[in-house]
Amino acid sequence: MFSKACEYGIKAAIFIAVNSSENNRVSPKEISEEIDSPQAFTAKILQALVKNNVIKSVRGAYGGFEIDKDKIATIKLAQIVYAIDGDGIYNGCGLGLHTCNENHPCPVHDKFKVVREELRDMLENTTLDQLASDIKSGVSFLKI
Amino acid sequence: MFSKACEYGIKAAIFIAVNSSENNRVSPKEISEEIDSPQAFTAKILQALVKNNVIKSVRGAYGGFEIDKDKIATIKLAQIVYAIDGDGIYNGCGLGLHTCNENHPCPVHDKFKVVREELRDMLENTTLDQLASDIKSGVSFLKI
DNA sequence: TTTATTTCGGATAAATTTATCCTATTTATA
DNA sequence: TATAAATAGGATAAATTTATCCGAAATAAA
Ligand code: FES
Ligand code: FES
Repeated sequence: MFSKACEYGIKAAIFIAVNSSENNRVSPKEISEEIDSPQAFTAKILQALVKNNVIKSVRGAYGGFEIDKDKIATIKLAQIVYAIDGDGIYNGCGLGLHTCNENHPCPVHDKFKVVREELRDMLENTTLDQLASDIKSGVSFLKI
Repeated sequence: MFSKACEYGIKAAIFIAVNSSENNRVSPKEISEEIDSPQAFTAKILQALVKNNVIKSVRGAYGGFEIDKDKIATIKLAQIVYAIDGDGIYNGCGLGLHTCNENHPCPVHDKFKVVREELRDMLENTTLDQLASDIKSGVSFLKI
């Protein structure tokens, strides 16, 4: 469904959100340990999230990654997926036609569209703070 | 969402269904032309569908691929996806945890499960003859 | 039985995604 | 200002997916 990069990106963002809510800046090392991902690869994905203004990086000693506390509740899963995997999952044709087009639909268009839009709604209505709070309360998990 | 292989497999199966309903056997060459896919790669995918009893192959002169006419209405999209991409899309965790587990859920488990099950229902309730009939009537398209 | 046709299957190559490594740049503190 | 710590970013490698090639096996028809 999502690329590995996107999976790592989502989990990393949640972990950063959890820590930022406690005024704690985190490093790629901590992140990759907590979400069980390759460190250098994860660092690259973090850079993409920084460029897309999903997270903030602070360079130099005592630096790390963080998210403005008051921004955590406004960041949607959709932004993360878009930053890393692009918009193919929303707009692309399920059977790989060049474009998904109502007027030139592939055989599964009508049925696929429903699923795709449910996925989009889900991603656009899920914020980082919702996901972070379940991690904090031990209801959900970032690895294993 | 689906792999390229799976996209080709679905489109190929639909094209074969269309032709078999008219007692017409087709070759990988015709198939790949009609669904706009690489021929040799498509042939490999057809072999997988044959092994999984989705389609039938007839070797030698005047051979080709076909589907038993009375079987076309019983073949579900789910069987094709399963034969090529496996069951990851149904059972796998959206964030890549080793297994999707109610008792050890990832942060998006509850929300992702809904989308995943809608996708599964769609695939399990869509048969080849439904898709083939839209192609025959010119309502849907296999390429461009 | 020979020939032409066609799928099967293994080997290989190209492209993309995933992953690692190393150096440059930035920054807080001593 | 010097030093240590940390992200940025380019180069490269490994793994996976996508794609191609070619000979073997099967089959219908001449
Ligand atoms: S045309 Fe294929 S999903 Fe819309
Ligand atoms: S545990 Fe991640 S989707 Fe169920």
